[in-house]
Amino acid sequence: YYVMYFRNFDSGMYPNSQPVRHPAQTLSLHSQYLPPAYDFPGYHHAVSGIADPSTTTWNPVYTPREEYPFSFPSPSAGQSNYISPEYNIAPSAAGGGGSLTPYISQDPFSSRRRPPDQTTLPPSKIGKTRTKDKYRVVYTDHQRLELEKEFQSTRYITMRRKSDLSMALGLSERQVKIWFQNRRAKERKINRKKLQHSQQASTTTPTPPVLSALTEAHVTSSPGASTSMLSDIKTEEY
DNA sequence: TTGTGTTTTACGACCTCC
DNA sequence: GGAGGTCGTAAAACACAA
Repeated sequence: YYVMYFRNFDSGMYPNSQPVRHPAQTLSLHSQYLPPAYDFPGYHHAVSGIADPSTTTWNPVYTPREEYPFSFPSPSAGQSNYISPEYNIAPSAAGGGGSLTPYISQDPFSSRRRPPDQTTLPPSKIGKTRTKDKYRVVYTDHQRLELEKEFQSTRYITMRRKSDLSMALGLSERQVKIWFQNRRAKERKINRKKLQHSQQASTTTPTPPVLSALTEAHVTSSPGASTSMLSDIKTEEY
């Protein structure tokens, strides 16, 4: 676990305590949604902080980027967005989530996630611990559905659409961008598996099903796609 | 209930392009 | 130099068998 902690501490990841899925995230688009502040890549820059040995919390000073203009009303009047685990009762997205049921973070440092021992940290890591935050949030079914729809229309989202989508779904543009990156990676992984399967099948059957598997890789190229991306697409396509 | 495998967010490193 | 791409990976969330 510490490996990941180190990585994130370096950049001051998750300076604030955040719920896994904020209640508002489960609301429909028609409701007033205030995106959570968890996705605050201000930690990419201007991050500094001091560890409080008594609480092992991380008190960062950070500056949000423009890309993350959202704020989220803290339940404790600007102290922390963390809410105790007993409220973490909503169903997960994969488990039939998307309801209006409040879903609030469990204590990230309970049992599984503990702050590293400051005394065992390398000098560069001392003083950098994560506080009561979440490693990641779970998107609502609606958010996933809309992202998936967009992905089916184009593999590479335009800046305009990214902006629109982030506004509509209450996600940051960075989250939308990363979601598309991960989604493409997932598709490549699936296609690789298909290819492997078909290649295995071709060694046992006279007909070469490789092409059929590859043609299933429907790829929409993007104007912004780099050469490497195009080559990647090519290998998927043929 | 618990152990285990898979999927989903999110990131860092590195690369290309403009 | 910045934006955005892939790749590899961590860890939370989830699914499901035992």
